[in-house]
Amino acid sequence: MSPKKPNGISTTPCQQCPLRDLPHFRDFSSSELDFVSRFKTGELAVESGSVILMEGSHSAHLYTVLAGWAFRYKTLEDGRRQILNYVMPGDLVGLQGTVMGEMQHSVEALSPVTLCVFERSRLNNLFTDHPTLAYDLTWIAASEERMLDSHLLSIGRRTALERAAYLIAFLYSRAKAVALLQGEATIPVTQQHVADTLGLSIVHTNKTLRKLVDRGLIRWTDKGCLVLDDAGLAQVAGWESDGKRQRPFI
Amino acid sequence: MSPKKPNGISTTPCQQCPLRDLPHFRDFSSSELDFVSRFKTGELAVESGSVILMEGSHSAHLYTVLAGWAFRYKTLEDGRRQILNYVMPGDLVGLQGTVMGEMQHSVEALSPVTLCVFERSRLNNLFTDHPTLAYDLTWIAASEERMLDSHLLSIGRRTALERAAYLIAFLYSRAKAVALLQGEATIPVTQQHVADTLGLSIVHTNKTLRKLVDRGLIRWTDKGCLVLDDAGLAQVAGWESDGKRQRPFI
DNA sequence: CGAAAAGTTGACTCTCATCAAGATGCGTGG
DNA sequence: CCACGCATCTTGATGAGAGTCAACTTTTCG
Repeated sequence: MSPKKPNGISTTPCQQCPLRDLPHFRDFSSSELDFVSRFKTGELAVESGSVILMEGSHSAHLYTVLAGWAFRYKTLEDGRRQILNYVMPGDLVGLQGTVMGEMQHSVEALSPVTLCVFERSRLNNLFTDHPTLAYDLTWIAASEERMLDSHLLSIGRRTALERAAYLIAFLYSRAKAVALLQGEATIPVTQQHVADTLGLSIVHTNKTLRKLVDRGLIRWTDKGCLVLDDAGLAQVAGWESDGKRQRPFI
Repeated sequence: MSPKKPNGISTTPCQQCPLRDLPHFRDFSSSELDFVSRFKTGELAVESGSVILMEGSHSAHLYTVLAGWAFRYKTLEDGRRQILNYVMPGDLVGLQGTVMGEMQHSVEALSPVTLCVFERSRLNNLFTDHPTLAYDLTWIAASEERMLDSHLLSIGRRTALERAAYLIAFLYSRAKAVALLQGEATIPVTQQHVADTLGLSIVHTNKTLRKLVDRGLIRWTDKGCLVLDDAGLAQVAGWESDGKRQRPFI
């Protein structure tokens, strides 16, 4: 059972964080764990579809995703939307607002999401007292940059079919690493999300996804996308797997 | 005069780094300056067109650009190339290889480039002994991420004309901040570079740039692109300036 | 002087956006 | 329980935007 805080919100103690059991994440020293558990001031639970962070907002907290799916996006004045990346358990959210003052993108939940809330003011302590965690922060930022590089390559230079296959293979691979796709679980996106990620119209996205369905690589259900043949997707996408190194998280 | 090291390469002492005079960069404490100047082990001068870092390489050094233009890019097996971002004085190069083991992109010089070379093994000292510099590293990584977010929005959702205007306005704005565009200096890119940045073919890029030329916003010379009307470009691009906060650099 | 690199332009083709119409499933309120 | 609206997915028709091919000019450089 999760203990209750005075405010009535149940929280998971970092010592019992379920993510730590995953081989995907590196182990913490007890002093690191101790610091993080004091760094964490609470949990935030949001439902599917709610906006976690808003472009232009200042008072951004710093979060780590404990459970659920979300995505980062930007919009132009006339409403055109571009999804930048997807957020999964272990990912940091709001770092930009914390270190650069203002969020330049929004974050929205794709499923019910639980977030660990960190005290922004204590971020300095992290840098002064825990250089290994500070290094992890840099690692995480570099990793996010690597993903964005891949997406840029995809949108800029891949065909629509390659792009779609790449995106789904990417989401599948990441989700599996954090045990988000147990059993018959689907990737919880609509075709509108896919379109806004790939830079295509919904209509064309629909026709492109249909080709992947017809080839038996995926199935589209009312709850999202089910991957049937990840190797086949990877082949269409021209995907190069990037090994299974352990990653840090905070 | 620059002093000569035993190996005969002339180097700029960090204490006299010309970049520090620019209002764009934050001031260092003397202890920070002291550390950085010991962190720096030399300088590397490369000529226009040479590859500074190669995708897949391991033994990446860590560099800061002291002078010149470069760009980061990725390629697919069949040769399709996507330029991810441009690198200017003050920018860090090779962080990815340093913290994540292997470069996932290449870097190529657009002009003669001078780089400060840092000792990778001493990066740990930076984190343990200079938390303010570690914070700067995170800041720089977050800033790079912010630029990539903008480029994704651009490539994914802007029209060809908007994209081209946005790119040039972006380069112009960044270059001015580091005093790279004194006098009649041009942005040293070919239309091939622009095409590979925008995700368009050269032919279509040529026709798109021509429209910007016809509107009197830019001029194309044999040395690159000359900006005539940055406000006009910004308007076509739907550009929102992001203020003039000072940035750190190492 | 010849070759290579960069820019230019027109013709043709194909990808993709837009418009339009319908189908399906779901939640809410009567 | 049904009717209605809403969100999502689907499909076809049409046209605009972007890629490809090809020929030519200009400049650079050995």
